[in-house]
Amino acid sequence: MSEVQVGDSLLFLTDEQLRQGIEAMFFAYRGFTVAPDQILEGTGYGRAHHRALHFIARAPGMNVNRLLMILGVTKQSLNRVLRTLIADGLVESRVGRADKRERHLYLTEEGAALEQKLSDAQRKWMRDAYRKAGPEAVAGFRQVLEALMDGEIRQSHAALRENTP
Amino acid sequence: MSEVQVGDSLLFLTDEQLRQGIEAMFFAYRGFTVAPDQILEGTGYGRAHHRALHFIARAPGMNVNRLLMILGVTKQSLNRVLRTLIADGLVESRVGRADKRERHLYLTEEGAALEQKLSDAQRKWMRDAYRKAGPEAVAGFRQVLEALMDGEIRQSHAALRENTP
DNA sequence: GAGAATAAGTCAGGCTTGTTGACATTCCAA
DNA sequence: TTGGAATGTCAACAAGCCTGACTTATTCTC
Repeated sequence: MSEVQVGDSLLFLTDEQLRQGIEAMFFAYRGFTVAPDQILEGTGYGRAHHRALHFIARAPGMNVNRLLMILGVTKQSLNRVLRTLIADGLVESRVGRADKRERHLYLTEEGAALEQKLSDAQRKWMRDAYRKAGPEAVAGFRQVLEALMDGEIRQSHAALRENTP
Repeated sequence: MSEVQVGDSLLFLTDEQLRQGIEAMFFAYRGFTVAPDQILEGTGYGRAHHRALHFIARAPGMNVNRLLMILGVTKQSLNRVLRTLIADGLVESRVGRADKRERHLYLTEEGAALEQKLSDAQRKWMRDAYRKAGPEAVAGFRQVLEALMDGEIRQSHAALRENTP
């Protein structure tokens, strides 16, 4: 497996190296989604549901609009997903106290259980990769990923880190 | 690999670190597809077409079956994409000389032009990220991506590297 | 040479995820 | 208080992928 030669500061920017990086990203992302997809298979849910559960778990009480921005989809698309999750009792939607237009989202016990299961599987995958690659590689990995996010997306990401209720 | 302090070597495997890695991967992949998607907008083509063009450009003369394995989709799905690309004159399908059952795929000039345009945009994106992160980070990035690919996917990836016509 | 296996293409039907458009409710500021 | 903005919902439709069943042409095997 052709690794980028650290010593050579030019080689890592050749078109060929870039192309390999692009392809690696494509394949890795595919591998990345295998485990959760398998768990969801047959449940009637898909990746969209997984993503919603993930971010609601990450920031409970988040309103729909914020989740919308993070996920980068239209509200109609998200709404369909939320509707089924709410109907199935995985997510609870509470009317905002300060602003009654807002709906704040929480996982129910059942929702939290599924999210945990999905999260565990994906983390295991990630952990194995991190173990193989080692701490220094992981640091580099994170650096490049951060750089790969464009301004808007980075904002979503940053917004998530702040623990705003 | 290299010696890092014990404290750090554990920290990079915490659930929180893993979760951040997972989210970074999600956001980065989204940023990653923005540029090509914008180019394709309004052309009637989508990511599926982009992927097909990419890999045909990468390994001209590839037959349908191999492309199928690389992309990891069903032949019906790929066929719809190829049909339009061929009908529009972006891809050429030639009957195999050794085995006449096979169809070998090539980009036409027009197809190569579009692929180049898409590829340039995506490479630019990648190059900027690589520049920001630096060669060592890129090396780590690649190592983790390799580890993230599961067996099957890595095979697709490896098969692609061999320049088998 | 006959029959099984392989490569590719097709048709039908379904699912998930995304989109646009229209609409109800709530808040806020002029 | 009224009009505009924000928040969320519902309906209809498209893209893209999937499975299953089938056809055609060619190659391999006995």
